[in-house]
Amino acid sequence: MNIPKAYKPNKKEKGIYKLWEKTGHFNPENLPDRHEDPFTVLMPPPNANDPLHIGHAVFTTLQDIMIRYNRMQGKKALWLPGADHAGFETQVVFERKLEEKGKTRLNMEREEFYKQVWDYTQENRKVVKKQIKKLGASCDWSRDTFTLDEKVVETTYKTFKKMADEGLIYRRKRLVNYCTNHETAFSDLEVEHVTRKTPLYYIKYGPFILATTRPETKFGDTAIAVHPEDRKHRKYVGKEITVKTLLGERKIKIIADEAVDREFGTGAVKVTPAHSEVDFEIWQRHKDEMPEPIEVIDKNGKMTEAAGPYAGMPVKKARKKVAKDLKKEGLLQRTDEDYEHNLSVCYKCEKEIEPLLMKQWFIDIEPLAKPAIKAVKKGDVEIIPDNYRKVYLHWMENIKDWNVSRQNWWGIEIPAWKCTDCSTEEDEEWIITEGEKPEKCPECEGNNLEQDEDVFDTWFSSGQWPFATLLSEDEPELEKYYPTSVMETGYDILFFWVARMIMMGLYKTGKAPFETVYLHGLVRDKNREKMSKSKGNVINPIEVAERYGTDALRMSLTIGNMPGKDVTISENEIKGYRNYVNKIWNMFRFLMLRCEDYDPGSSPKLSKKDKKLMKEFEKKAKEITSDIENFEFSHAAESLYHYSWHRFADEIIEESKSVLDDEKKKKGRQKTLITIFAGILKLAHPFIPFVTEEIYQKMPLDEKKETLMIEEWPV
RNA sequence: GGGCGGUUAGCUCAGCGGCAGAGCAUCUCGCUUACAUCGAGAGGGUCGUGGGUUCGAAUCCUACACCGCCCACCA
Repeated sequence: MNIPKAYKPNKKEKGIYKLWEKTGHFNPENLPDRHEDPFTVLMPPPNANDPLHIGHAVFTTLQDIMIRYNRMQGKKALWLPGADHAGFETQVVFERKLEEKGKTRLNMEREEFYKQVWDYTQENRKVVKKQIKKLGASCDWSRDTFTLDEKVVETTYKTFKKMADEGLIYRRKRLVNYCTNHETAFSDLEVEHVTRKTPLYYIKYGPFILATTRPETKFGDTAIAVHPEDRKHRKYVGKEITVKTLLGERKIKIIADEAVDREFGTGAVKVTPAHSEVDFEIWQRHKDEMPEPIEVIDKNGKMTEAAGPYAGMPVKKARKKVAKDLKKEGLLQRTDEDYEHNLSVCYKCEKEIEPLLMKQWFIDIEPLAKPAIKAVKKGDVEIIPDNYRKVYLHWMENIKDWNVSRQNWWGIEIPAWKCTDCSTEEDEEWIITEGEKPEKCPECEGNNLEQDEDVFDTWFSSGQWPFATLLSEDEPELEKYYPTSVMETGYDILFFWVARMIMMGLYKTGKAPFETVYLHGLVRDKNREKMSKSKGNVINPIEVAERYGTDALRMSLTIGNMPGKDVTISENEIKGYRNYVNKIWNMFRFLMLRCEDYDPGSSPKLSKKDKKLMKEFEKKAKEITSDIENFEFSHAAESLYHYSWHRFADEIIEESKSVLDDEKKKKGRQKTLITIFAGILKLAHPFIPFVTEEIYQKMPLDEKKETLMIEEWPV
């Protein structure tokens, strides 16, 4: 056998992946009989709007380790891949591309836009699929699912309908987080809080001085609020006073509410229910004392007619102008220029979120959250690392109703139709279906029905991924593979995705969608900095895999990667693991050179020393196995690395050189070395599948399977 | 404002009651017929700070400092 001195991963990997695919063993149904109990992992579907980044390589590696390990352990291992249409995210990416071409969505028909984005995502899917293969993922491509596949969309409709029927869906005018730049509402999760310096204005309101950062909203003030126990202001509570404003004199009532901080400003605040979350809640509590909210800002971020002469002005401009005019009128007492406060901004563009009163679809979330809390508390769902349990529970226990409608074009349309015959502004008549257009309005029999233009929050449908992909009620797949075994994903989407999947899985199937949640961290560079294109510190996983081999990349993403913690990676490190892979290759080379006369079927007598070496290996194998079972992949890989290199190669092989020269002891030692090395290959296969498979195919072994991939785990 | 995590060798991190560890980097020597993508060896740490528990603390408790993250309706 002519074995080259250096292993060239790039020449081999494609062929090895093809071999695996050819055997059909990625599909658990095609595995040999010994594979019985299912082990299921759903791949978090990568967004179909961009090629993979290093973060995708992290989860591909970890999940493939679990899948390959469990497959070798005799499980019916199913790893179901997919791609995410990623609603809003993709729309933003695509619109940016349009912009580069000097185009905009606003000059396009919605249908045409949708079609173009569809084509765009399908092209990207191909790229992503190729890349996932490059990373060695042993997933079942026959089940590859797109989040806009019929079964997913249908499931989404059905769930929404079920929720509506059970009274969990409501459409109401409520204060929502609105981004005037992206022209859509968001859930609370898509809002980020940043600390920024803004001027704090002290405005005179009759006898009061009110501190505010947003003087432009004063036209929407419907009350002045003070703390109920504030002696200073007590005499005014419940009274109506006449104050001078920029729009002339007006009457305003003073109310008392606990939410007011007595220490802030002068202890009295203006209440603007249409444009502030706290104020909206105050209004909810004092509805009979206060007039209806006055909206002074519109969806374009401009002042409304209610703002009198300021109408049409963008918010920021209006703010300055109002402040200036207040000063002119002597209504501004003073200004703190450097006031620091927390601002809500759009997570995508960082523009200030405008709280606006809008009619949106909400889910009454508490009935869903309660079982989801119980499932984790009871241990039906285990979260790794453990400390994220608390994080999850805290969020779940303080959860708020979920706004699931988005004013986007790319996504699953909400299956709700409004009857324009019998709907009024206050009282709308909506018909929710499982996707089909209703024939007529059940209320007035009219057939002028208009579908809601909004689409679902993408997380509403992806929250149903576990049962939507394995669906459905009429297919046995769900029975067999649901609940899934492990949900492996980043801690950054614990609330967005994991929490929603638990809630919706329990709601729809009565069972939590997975037994274990394993959370990995973000990938950072050597200086612990987040990777970003603008910083130029991005490591492209595919490029690196081509240069140093996928196995090397996978090792570097495994060792040092602890659950819940960010992982650092550098090219130098990858190079180090490239060396390791080559080292494994050369162990193989050595064995082949020194065991040319080895007969795999023979059972020579083993010396005491040989037996000791075998025992030592078994002990190591047990340790590594238990590490994997405990989700300690870093430990497992490190310990394997250390044993195979510094024990097996540096000591055992070195010591064996003289033994192999001894005709009497030779046969036994050959058997020992080859047996241990075959064991190392098996243990290493989940981590570095390519090189181990390549060697396995060439190894002279007594009993050999079609591939190492379906070999039996050594312990 | 609430919560979580971290602080151990130059760097990245293990260890979490019993002699301070790994990888990478550095230095010295060696192209020995598996591998120079290698081998043999070396240097390098008051384990953030103060107090406590203990026969014994990097490890447990407590206070503090600094760094990072998450959540939150201080206008």
